[in-house]
This record gives sequence, structure tokens and C-alpha cells, in this order.
Amino acid sequence: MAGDAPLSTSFSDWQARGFDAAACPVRNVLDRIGDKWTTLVLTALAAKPRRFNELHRIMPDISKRMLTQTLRDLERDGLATRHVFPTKPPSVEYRLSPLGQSVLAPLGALVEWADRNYATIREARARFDAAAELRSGPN
Amino acid sequence: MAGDAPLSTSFSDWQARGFDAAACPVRNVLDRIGDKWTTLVLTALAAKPRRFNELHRIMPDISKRMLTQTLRDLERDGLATRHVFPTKPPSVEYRLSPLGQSVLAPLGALVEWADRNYATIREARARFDAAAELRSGPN
DNA sequence: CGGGATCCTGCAAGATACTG
DNA sequence: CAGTATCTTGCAGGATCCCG
Repeated sequence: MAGDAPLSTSFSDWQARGFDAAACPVRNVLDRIGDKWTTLVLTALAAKPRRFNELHRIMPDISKRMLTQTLRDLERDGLATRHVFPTKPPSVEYRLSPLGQSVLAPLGALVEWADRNYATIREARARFDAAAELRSGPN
Repeated sequence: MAGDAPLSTSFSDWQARGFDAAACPVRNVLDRIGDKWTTLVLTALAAKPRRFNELHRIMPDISKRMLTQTLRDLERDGLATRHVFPTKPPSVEYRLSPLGQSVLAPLGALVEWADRNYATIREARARFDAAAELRSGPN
């Protein structure tokens, strides 16, 4: 598999240069991806631009506060843009920037991996938990 | 760009079937990737198997507690395996399972994206913050 | 060496209420 | 409609000590 070569080599590169986790680009960006909602919002915006409440309706289990914050972060990072239409009442549309669109491919690959291997992972978890229960509380 | 088609279509698929965030495979898996340390540990194990304190030495800013927990989670999900050698004192080696190795490619793609676009993102942030400061506190 | 057990703290994030 | 403001809490995660 060719995919892992870049990862391991880049790791030894970072190591060699003295690794600073706080300034690490990868951490910095992956922290966002790992955000509870970022990936979901990105995905929702992938299809087409959407308005605030439209997003909220699509993802009912995110609070307005968190949706606002997630969108702000995306805007701040230049992944999404915000367009206000001064209608009555006001409507605000969010859309992916070119940069935002460019992350869809790698992100999509990861999502696809997650989808394909979820069953396997669930089985692994079940086995692990069963084994752990035997060890600690075989009542 | 062909990469975003899968993402947006899979999103509408989820939508159509009634979307449950708690059971969402993607969330479930990406939560792990988003963990503070998971990606880093995965990357460290990509090159070769490593022992506990070896990992700790490589990543000094992770506490033993968190390293243990991260490794346990990886083991639980079937991404890594744990091998105990009953020497004196004991030594424990962690290595990626085939499943763990299979995530390196998509994860690597994302890491590469992060690396390539980090400068752009930093600039976007700086611009956004400067603009925000003008709006709120132009003293 | 490779952890487990415990204590403690800050901040992420939900709930609720208000506004232009 | 599209947010902000404030309060409150859970729990991730660091520090510390102990153990086989």
C-alpha cells in the first residue's frame, strides 16, 4: 500500500526538526475536523449553499449556539463564506469556498473508510468489551 | 472535482433514511480521529511497532494516562494490537493491525491536505480576526 | 517498565432567554 | 430569520501516587 509511506516519512521529518504539538499544522487542522459538527456541516454544504435555519433543520440535534460557532470557525478558516441578503426578514447563506471544496476529497476518503469499516470496528469493540468483562467482573 | 460527489450523495442518503447522529458510523469513527492524540499515535505506529515508553518519549507532551487510554481505544477498535513480552522488566509492544494500516491512506490524504493548506488557513484566520477586531474594539 | 487508581480543574457545550 | 448573551454542568484530560 502506497498510502502509508507519506505518513511515516512526514512523521520522522517532524521528529527530526523538533516536534511542537501546539504549532503543529496537522493537529491544528484535525482538531477542527474532529469537532463534533464540522464534518457534518461541511458535508451538508457540499451539495449546495444553505441558509442558517435550513442547516438547523437538516441537523436537528445541533444547538443554534454550536451551529453558529461551527459556521464561524469555518468562515474564519476560509473554508466557507457567509452571504447576507438584506431581505425581510434577513436571510443568510453559507457556501463552501474553493478551499472548503478542496477538503471534500480527502475528507470524503476518510468518511468512506469509516463507512466501509464500521461493522468491523463494532465487532472488534464488542469482542474487546466482552473480554474485558470476563477479566474484571465475571459474576 | 470528482471527490465531493460521494460526500454529498452519501449525505442525502443518510437524510433520506432518517439521520441518527448517535449511531452515525462517520461520527463514531471521526470522533476518534479527532481525539487529541489518536492521529499522532497512529502516525507514530505507521513506521514500525513501538513500545509504550518509546511512544511516550516520541510524544513528550502526552501524559501516560492519555497515552494508555489512546492505545486502549485503538486496541478496542481493532486498529492496533498489544503484545506483552514477559521479560524483566516487562516490555509491551504496540503495532498496527491490517485494519489500522488501512486507515493510513485516507488519513494520510487528510494530513497532506492540512500540511499543504495550513499557510492559507492561517492567513484566512489572521484576516478574519483583524476584521473582527475592527468591528468590536476599534478603540 | 507499563500501567491502574484517584483527585481535581477548565472548558466545551446544552438550555434558556433576548434582539435587530 | 439569524443570530447573541448568560448561566450552568459534564467530563476530558492533567497531576500525582502506587503497584506487579
